[in-house]
Amino acid sequence: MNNMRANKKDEVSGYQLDKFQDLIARLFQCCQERMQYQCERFQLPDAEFRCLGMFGEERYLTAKSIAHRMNVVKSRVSKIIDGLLKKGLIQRIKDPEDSRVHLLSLTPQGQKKMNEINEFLDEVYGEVLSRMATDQRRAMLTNLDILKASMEAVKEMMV
Amino acid sequence: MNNMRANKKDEVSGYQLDKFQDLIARLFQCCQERMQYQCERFQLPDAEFRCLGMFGEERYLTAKSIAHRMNVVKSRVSKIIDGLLKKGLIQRIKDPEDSRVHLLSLTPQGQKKMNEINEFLDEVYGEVLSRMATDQRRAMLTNLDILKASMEAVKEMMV
DNA sequence: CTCATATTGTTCATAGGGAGAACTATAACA
DNA sequence: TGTTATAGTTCTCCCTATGAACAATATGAG
Repeated sequence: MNNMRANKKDEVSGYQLDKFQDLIARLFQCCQERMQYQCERFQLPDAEFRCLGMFGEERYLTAKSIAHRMNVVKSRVSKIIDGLLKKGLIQRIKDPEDSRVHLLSLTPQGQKKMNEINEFLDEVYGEVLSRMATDQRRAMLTNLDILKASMEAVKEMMV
Repeated sequence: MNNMRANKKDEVSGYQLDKFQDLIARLFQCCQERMQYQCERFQLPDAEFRCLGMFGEERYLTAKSIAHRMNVVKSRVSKIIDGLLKKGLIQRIKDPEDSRVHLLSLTPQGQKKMNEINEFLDEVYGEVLSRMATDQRRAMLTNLDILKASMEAVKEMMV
């Protein structure tokens, strides 16, 4: 009797659903506001900011690879790169093996800016985490990981 | 010896910090992609979509109140409302008590669209939650709530 | 070697997102 | 009856993003 729907997934209460939607919306809001704050603080438009951040992972990037990583079209990347070049944060050299491609890398000034940014990010995220007790923090991260997995799985369904 | 820094908050390991930053970035990404998917699916620009959603909470809205809720300047709201009016999703009447203000409300068509949207949202969020066991889900929501509180507290510091 | 094809990147047109200033119309108060 | 405040609209400007057309270089087939 009790498990007439036992073959279905565990049931989600309406309360949980509402609560969850609200939580996600608020977290999303926080992230967006932090982005905006960052952009103002470091005097960079959002796209240039995100682009700059990718040079931490690899020394040289090309327009094509940036387009791929940022999930935007190449013409968009042209403009972003323009902005960063004009600000003196990245530099461009020709690829010696293929003169169609430009290799992009941080200038010393860009490197310095990235260090400042990373310092700021560590500070902000660290502050968030430090507001929880050690055990709490560990539990939260574990649960967040589970949530991430679940959301990414559902994301795949929405194409 | 061990607690030389006992007066400081519990320490956050570098590993936790990296992990956390990555998790947040990915969750944020998921939310953004879902937004984009929604907009395409319901044939609405993002801003109009978000605006429409606010009519669930109150029957009548004004440009001013929308500007406040959406955290956007009133000229922007004018354009958003224009779009929704043109699509026949909302309607406008003069406030009988103050002829400067326009009262905005959903048309039947707009109501129908909102129902579809809410159905979709419940489905998506429900799917995410249903991928966890009941206990897991409860724990995750609790932890998410704690995270939200922490992030909102830190947000206040960034003004 | 040369011509067709593919790839990298730029420019331009178009459209949405958002801020701010100038302006209109209506209220409200002195 | 004038100020002064408030609600909206319009205009200009900038950022984000796409797609199409176009340049220059690479590459592979004949």
